[in-house]
Amino acid sequence: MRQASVRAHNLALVLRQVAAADRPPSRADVAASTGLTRATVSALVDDLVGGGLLAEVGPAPRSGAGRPATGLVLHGYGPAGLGLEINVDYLAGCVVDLTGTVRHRAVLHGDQRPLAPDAVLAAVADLGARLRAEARAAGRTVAGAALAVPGLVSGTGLVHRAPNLAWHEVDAAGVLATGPLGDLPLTIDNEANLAALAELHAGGPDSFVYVSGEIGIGAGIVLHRDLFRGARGWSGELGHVCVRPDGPLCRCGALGCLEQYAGQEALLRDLPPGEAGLARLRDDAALAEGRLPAAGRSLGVALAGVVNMLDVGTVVLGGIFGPLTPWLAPAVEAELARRVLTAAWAPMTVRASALGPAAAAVGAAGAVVRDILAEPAEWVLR
Amino acid sequence: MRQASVRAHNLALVLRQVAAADRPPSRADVAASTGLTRATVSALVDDLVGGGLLAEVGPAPRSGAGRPATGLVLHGYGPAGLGLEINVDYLAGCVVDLTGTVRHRAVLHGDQRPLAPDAVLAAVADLGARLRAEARAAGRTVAGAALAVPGLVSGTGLVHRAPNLAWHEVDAAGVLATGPLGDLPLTIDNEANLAALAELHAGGPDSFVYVSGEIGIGAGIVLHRDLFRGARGWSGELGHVCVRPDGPLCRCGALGCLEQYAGQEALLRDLPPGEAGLARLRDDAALAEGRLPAAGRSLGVALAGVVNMLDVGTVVLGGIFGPLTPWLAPAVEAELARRVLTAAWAPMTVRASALGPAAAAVGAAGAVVRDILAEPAEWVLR
DNA sequence: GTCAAATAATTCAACCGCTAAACAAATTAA
DNA sequence: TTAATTTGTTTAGCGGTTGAATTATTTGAC
Repeated sequence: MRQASVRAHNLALVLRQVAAADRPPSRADVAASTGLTRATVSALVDDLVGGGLLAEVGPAPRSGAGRPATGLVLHGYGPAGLGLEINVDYLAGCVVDLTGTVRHRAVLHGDQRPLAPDAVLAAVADLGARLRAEARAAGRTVAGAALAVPGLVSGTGLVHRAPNLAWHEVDAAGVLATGPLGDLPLTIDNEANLAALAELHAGGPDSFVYVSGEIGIGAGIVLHRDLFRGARGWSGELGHVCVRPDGPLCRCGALGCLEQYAGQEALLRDLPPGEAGLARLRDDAALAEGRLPAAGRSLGVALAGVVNMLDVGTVVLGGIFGPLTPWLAPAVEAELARRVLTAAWAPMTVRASALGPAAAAVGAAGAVVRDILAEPAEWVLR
Repeated sequence: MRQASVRAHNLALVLRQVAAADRPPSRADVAASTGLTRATVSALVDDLVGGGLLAEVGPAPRSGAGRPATGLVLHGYGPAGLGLEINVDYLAGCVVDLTGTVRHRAVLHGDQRPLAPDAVLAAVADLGARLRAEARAAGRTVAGAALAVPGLVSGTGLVHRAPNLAWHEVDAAGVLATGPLGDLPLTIDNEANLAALAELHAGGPDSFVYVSGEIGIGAGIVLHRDLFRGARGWSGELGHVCVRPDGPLCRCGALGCLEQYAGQEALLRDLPPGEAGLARLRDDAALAEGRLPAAGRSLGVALAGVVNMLDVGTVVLGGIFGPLTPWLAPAVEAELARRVLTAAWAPMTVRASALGPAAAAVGAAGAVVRDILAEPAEWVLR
């Protein structure tokens, strides 16, 4: 470790303090809260302002004597993040600035399953390029992009499997590198992981499991404000946790997977598929009361196992589960209360996601800017 | 972050390099492998030798020209760690030096369930004090202690529950602070967690789930050579993961917990309890073949859920499961292969623990010395 | 209206830790 | 015996933080 890493660390520390403050802090405030001296903080802030990550704002009216402070805020026109999402029945994208505010967004509805992977990737790249142009026109520079995919992704941007898109070993990063976004640094991640990050940044608790109900069921796990990826990066396959060892055969080849009890197809059996069926379920109380509690119990059984192993105190229901939470949550909570060993003294919370549709796109864009905020040295000392 | 943390970081870095090397490295070797200069390494090594963490050994015979190097090794007579274990039918303890070698050990067999918690704690403290005296007589100073308990422990040393000991909110740290070990820094942890650490230090893979079969079933999760504790520190309750939602009633109040299918009581139904019954199971092939595969399948169902969520590639069977692995592993492997979504391209390994009995005591002692090695600055710059 | 007190931010000498290069020490090979 | 080689130490210099002094700007009291 060199001294330069001290600088890098402290740049990130100062930036974090400014981002976390509820009102624009002064250099002196930051010095007090970090333990660094005001001299050091001043030098660090100079670098961050020079690098376009922080901006100074007029002094907040303050009581008492003394020279008024100059407030520090994240720069609204600094580098921005582009988030993209490919899902079964829509494409989505958005641009987020350093403060986490969504500045531009777009959604393209339409079933992606009939299209070849390359065509879908070209369409989402086109969507991203349009949003990037919008951002540039508004004075913001997109510094990187992240893509959410409903499947298993390796760190190199290879989509091993996206079962519900019928994708198999698709080199998404390679395809996008040749398109209009080819010049941007790009990461590709699982849709549930990025939606969980969106939930975190939208004010979620420090640790939770985000359950993403789309065609399949995925989970994004956040522990201590950090995305948990497991040993090899393929964590969170909640939909294929076993609920009954001798249950119905799942598409994955196993018996009694959760997806067979609480997946979209199971919930909408004998109903029209997609949004139409979900609307029926939301609006017809008797119908919802008839089938959702059973799905909730299965969800609860699977989640209880997860919580017994991971010890996470909050479950967030997202995707199609979000609007159905009133019917699902009581059953989930009941199973958790009965089956989680620590439930007696560490109670569990089940709630609906705070996010609307295309949560993963927002999470993806947020992940880009969070990466810049976490390692400002690379951006500032370029 | 201050400059002193650079020093602390580099002290640990040098120490890690020496510990990881397969033969005593020279200062120049360490400089080459860390990227630090020889001058810096020399200064750091001087501190570490002065602090009693490193020792110089005679030069290894080497071919080629040049001044012979002085080899560096972890100091065999530096600070040592005391590990203690309370289990249902024995107490155990050991002293481990910085190199990880077990120098002294002791086991006291006997059912602890009839005794009050204070009596058990007094007995284990007594055992620890004897081992500490032995270590001192041999020229080693015990620098800290760790205690393994088969239950849920909070960071402050409070044992919330140890169901198989019938303990409930026992302030183990408080009791031990008044005994003969009261002057030692003490940590208390779950038995499966510490056994998993022992497995890791004994050469286990970087990421694995250690399944601890004792009276109950616990799990210690190691990810990237680090113990995974979950959100609040109570991870790994594998025994209460649900295998069948409508299965038999468990002691915990839930239905169909794994412990009902693969716990010691289930395995030894109609057999003598304890070691006698286990010996029967090991020696009577027909008996083992008759009931262990079914237990293995249940274990496999529960572990498949864990692996789908955590994405861990190796399962290590420990405790009573260790010697029974030949009968259990095939069933576990079959369920994992069928139920783990990534099994097709990321194959799973199931193996027996490399450790004998009282693994948790060894892991506890190892954890103490690993803590010293991980933060040598606190020890050296005292 | 002036001055003292208070708070914010900058400047500067000192210190700490690492680097690079020169140097000293100890061995092998010619 | 000497040159080559490698190890380890010494020394000057540099980056980064600290702490104290200094400058800047406001409020409040007389």
